[in-house]
Amino acid sequence: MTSPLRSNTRQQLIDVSADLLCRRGFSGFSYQDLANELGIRKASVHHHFAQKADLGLVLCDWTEAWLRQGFEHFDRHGRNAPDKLWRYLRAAARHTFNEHKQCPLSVLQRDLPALPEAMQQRLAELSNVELDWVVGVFSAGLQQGELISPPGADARALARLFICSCKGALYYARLSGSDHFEQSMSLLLQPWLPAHSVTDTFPQ
Amino acid sequence: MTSPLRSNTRQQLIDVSADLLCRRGFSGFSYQDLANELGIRKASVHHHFAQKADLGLVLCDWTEAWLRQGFEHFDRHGRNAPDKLWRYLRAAARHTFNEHKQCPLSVLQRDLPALPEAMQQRLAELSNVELDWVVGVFSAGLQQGELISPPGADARALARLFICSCKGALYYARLSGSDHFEQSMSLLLQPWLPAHSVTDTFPQ
DNA sequence: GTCTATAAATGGATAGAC
DNA sequence: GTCTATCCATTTATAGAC
Repeated sequence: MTSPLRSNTRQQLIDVSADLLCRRGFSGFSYQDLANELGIRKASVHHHFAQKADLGLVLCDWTEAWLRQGFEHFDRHGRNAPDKLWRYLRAAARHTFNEHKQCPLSVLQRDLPALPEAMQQRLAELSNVELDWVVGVFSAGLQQGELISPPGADARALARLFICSCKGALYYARLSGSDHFEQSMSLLLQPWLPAHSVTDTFPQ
Repeated sequence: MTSPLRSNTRQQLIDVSADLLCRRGFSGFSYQDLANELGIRKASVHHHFAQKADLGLVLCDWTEAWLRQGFEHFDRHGRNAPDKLWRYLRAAARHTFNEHKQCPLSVLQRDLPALPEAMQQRLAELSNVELDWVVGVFSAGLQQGELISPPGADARALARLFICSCKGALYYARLSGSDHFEQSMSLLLQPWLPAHSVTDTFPQ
């Protein structure tokens, strides 16, 4: 019968495919890869996820949980807005340079045009989960005076630049190295930090 | 006999595949696509480029020429450093939003891990062509006082942040729209521009 | 240079037995 | 839930005729 955990194999398939998603992208792994990893046959993978798009939607859910868990962690431990942003950046750097993975959301965003329609729609929601969190951090930070805004810019515009620069720097770092990532992000944030708190290093 | 132009078909293959590269990436088109486009057969494509990696290397050459041509144009028409950077950004925006293409270099950098070894090495050289030009613009601009540097930053660091933020913003714009690209880039450059020249719009 | 024909591999997917 | 067997489509690539 169907176990209350919806079977161990199903969960293992999600875990393995989430890992491969972060390493190779959604079209970068096949049912054959999953089958090999678990020591079963392709047909058995189809039993759990009839179409690859079905698996893809579950991976979107997995990604949303992964994101929310990270943001909760940064909120709980970050002392102020800049600290929360540094934690976000350090987590991204660790994930990329130590574990040789990419953020699953960035991977899905990168593969966007090649994804099944249903996943593309889901991805728009996921992107907003990330954007909303960063906007919230900037809003609070500006209000508290922990961040300063250039003339004419609002929290949402700052958040968007922060996010896309971070993603761009991470993928450019595959060419130019991890210390350049830290340097770029410090340089990006510097104009928005109060003068007394500016450091030219990547806070650990 | 082999014509002095190395045959018209060969050149057409390069043109078509360069276009497809910018739209779909290197693994996003097949020899079948090229054959269909030219009204010939797959085997005839193989006659001109035995392996796809052979075509890939020629596309790297094409990309280098495309880059250098753009940079020469910006150098010839740009009045000063900020103007050259704006021209670079406007060209990228036009290419992306009007022609629905991506910069071939960015595409290759994005596909990096999936590329044949020989292309990966060539790509490192190509990336430096771009970086060196942007570094040159920043160096000259800082020296002329057309750009101002935050404490502790040099031309190379500024150039790297500029490049990767631009690439990140372009790919994020598929989700958030083209006006956000302009806003993000204005916001990025603002702290480096002398106070009198700051505009909060994307100069046309 | 171009063609037909074919190979060899891979990826997604289904039918039906156990 | 897992298996074998099979199908269909695609992609890269080669042999050899014209």
